[in-house]
Amino acid sequence: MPLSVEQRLGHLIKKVEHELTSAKHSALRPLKVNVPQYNVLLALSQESGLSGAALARRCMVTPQTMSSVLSTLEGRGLVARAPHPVHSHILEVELTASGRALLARAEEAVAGIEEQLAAAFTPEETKSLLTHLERCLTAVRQKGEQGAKSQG
Amino acid sequence: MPLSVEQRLGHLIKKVEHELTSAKHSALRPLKVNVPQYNVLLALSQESGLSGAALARRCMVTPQTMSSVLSTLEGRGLVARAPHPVHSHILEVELTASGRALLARAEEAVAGIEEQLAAAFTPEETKSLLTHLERCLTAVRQKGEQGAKSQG
DNA sequence: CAAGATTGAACAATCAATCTTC
DNA sequence: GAAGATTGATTGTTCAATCTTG
Repeated sequence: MPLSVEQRLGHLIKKVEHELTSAKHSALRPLKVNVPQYNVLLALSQESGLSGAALARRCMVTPQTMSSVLSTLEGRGLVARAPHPVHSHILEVELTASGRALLARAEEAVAGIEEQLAAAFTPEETKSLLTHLERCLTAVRQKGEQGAKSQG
Repeated sequence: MPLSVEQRLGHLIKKVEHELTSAKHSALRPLKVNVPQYNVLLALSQESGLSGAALARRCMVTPQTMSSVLSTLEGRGLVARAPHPVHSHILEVELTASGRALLARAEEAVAGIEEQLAAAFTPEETKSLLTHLERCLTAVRQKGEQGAKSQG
């Protein structure tokens, strides 16, 4: 039995994601950070002061998982948490100096992977790939909403 | 700080994979099978008699995880394991009648997601997307081999 | 009551290590 | 020794539930 188009598409997407994450995992190992931790540091460098819930959504993990990841990072002094000035039950997370320093080393370790991937495509091809992946997202989300309806 | 092309690409791939898996997870929940279990049943329907190690590689999990998944499936009577006729320490896994029946129901549950995804692209676009994803794989793998060298 | 944070129990996945077969 | 299967310990993730704030 041959694979259907979607099976092949879904399997390929999963495979790429898996290999990409594995490669990053190996590159980050010497720095004693795992991929979720790196993702958090990277997200905070792009937008500081995010809440745990916001980080969870951005990094595609549950709020509980993010809480655990943040505790680890805070314990290592890589991030700091402070109450939001208005909504005091929201904890804003920021990189510390050590966090920024470690992130710099981590980005250096991961840079090779990113470059290799970017170099595999012309700008036009990159644009095409991004557009198509966005469309995958839209398609799956529409389906997800349909499924959510019938559950209540 | 804006996202680099690769960050955007990697993040998007992860997001698609995540939403696709989530959608399947929801669709399969009523049947009491999770996505890894479904993947195993599907792989066995495409090629029967695979070993646990082969299934692990195909489903992108560790052999230990696959061993655990297979124990669960065997306990539910969905697969059966028998020693390879020549290499007796290799256990060949096959679908049982119940396994085939459950897989049929599972594929029905997941069909909508696959159709929605396939319908989002023309045949030419699908071909382009598949080609580009294959190239991602090649690029990341080449990088992975470089990294493996320096470790020994 | 909605949104965020966090705890503890249950589950899943991995690493390390062992055992077997060829 | 290489490849496969499996166990036990550890870690990571999730679910369920609770608490807090606006």
